[in-house]
Amino acid sequence: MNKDNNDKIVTLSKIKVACQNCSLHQLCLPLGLEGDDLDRLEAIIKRSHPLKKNEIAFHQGDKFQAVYAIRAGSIKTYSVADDGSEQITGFYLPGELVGLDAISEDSHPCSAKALETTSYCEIPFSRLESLSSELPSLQHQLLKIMSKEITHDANLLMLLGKKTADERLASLLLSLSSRLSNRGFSATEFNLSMSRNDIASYLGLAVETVSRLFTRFQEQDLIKVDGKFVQLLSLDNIKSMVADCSNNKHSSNTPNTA
Amino acid sequence: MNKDNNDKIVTLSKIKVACQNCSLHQLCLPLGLEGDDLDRLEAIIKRSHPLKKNEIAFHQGDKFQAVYAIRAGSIKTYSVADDGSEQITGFYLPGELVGLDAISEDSHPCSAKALETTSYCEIPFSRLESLSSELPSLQHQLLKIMSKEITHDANLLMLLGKKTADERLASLLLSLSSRLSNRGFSATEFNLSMSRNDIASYLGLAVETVSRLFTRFQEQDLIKVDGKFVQLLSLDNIKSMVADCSNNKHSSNTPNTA
DNA sequence: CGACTTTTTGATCCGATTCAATACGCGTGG
DNA sequence: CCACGCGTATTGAATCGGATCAAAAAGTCG
Repeated sequence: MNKDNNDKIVTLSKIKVACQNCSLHQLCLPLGLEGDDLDRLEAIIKRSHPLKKNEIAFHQGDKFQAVYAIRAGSIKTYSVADDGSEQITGFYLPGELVGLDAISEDSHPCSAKALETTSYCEIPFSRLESLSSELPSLQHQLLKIMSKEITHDANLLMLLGKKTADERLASLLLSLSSRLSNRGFSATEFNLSMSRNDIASYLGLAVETVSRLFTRFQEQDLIKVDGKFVQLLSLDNIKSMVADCSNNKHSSNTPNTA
Repeated sequence: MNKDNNDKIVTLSKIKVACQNCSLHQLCLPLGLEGDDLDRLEAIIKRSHPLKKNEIAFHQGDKFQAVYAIRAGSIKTYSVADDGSEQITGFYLPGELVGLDAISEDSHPCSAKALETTSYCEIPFSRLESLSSELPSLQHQLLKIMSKEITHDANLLMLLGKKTADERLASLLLSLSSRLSNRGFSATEFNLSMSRNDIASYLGLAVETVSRLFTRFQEQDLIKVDGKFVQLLSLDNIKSMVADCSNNKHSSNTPNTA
């Protein structure tokens, strides 16, 4: 377990400083781990070559081997229907973990493709799992990340279920903004690494609608767009669009709150 | 940790046979656990009084203490917006685990209310977590359940994002059908414990639309409805409604699959 | 039985899709 | 360097699905 994958795994001495020096180390898995524990986590991580744009990290249906922590760049996950159309299921940014949805079936329910040049850490799941048994804080962190993904999905559900096109795009922009700013990037200007088509698929809208929305948001001085580069001119106004969302479009349910 | 909650926990001798005799025991958490391990899991579980219809298991915002395994009945989870309207986030059936989304924030992001008389097991999370560290198969099972929830949400996302009203209702019916049949109930006829309003909220539709759909499905001989009781007359036809879903409404994305 | 809630049915309206066409961006090769 | 072609993005006009408004019908429960 040392010699046979020397070509893929960096040697231990090199690894030693990797996670600790990684700008993500407090955002990524190791949160709460220290010294020795961190070393042990690092020891199981493979650092592969960066993916170039449009390269695939894993395919839908692939056996589940590892989860992927993004260090730089971004990835989209999508599943392909019988007819060949892609349904985007998520965008993943630096510091985020891709592939956790594969645990239940032991195979990936979606494919993951790089939206730009993307470097990542590959974490063999079986080892992560056994290490988690030994390190309660790691186990907790893992459960927490998964739980967060559930919450995130639930929010998105709400979003797609009953929000207008405006609210959907606003939500996406805010989500990207807050996730990027958590990682130390600007909260108000960034590049959209995904295409309009990807955004449309993700938000459950037609491409034309997305395009019109960008235009209109700009007219309303909410944002400034130049191709893939966007600036959020008024975070507050954008937030208020989303906040006002659930305000009566769908009548209240069973108001008999016991 | 024995005396102080004697009132809530049944005594050990009574517990002893509970999970093992429970019809859910292979569907619920203990999957893969045996003998001694199962005893240890059972020992941490509280069996509370059944909830009556409209009673609450936990409120949105409550500190996260436990997850809830449904033994009989059903529960809906929902979050309430500022304006007081309920957004249904899920329906939970026997054998399913409610509350896992609370891990990340350490508080419940939604409330859980009984849709009918519902009995359940309350599993203190901190103990479940520490027990998981000791029992790798339990840890795996837990991760698996969470992963499944992520996958489920992702599917639903797809559903709400871009499916027609027909497809949404068909999906819900099929989901209920397969989940119920997994638990040994009929796959083709069952009672909807939730109101049309709940269904509408969950599916992101107006109540009127849901009502019309039931009517139309019946006209098309897909189902037979009598109030809350439904019979699925042709599972195949209903399935085909959903299968044909992604067939071109939204154009394919970035077809350059590297 | 009568008040109230839930469900159904009907008519109208609006947002988002669809269809269609044009403009932009970008890499390739002449 | 510019012309060409192809994918991506934008813009316009017409259509349609589902929401909304309104009201009747069917359950539910004290």
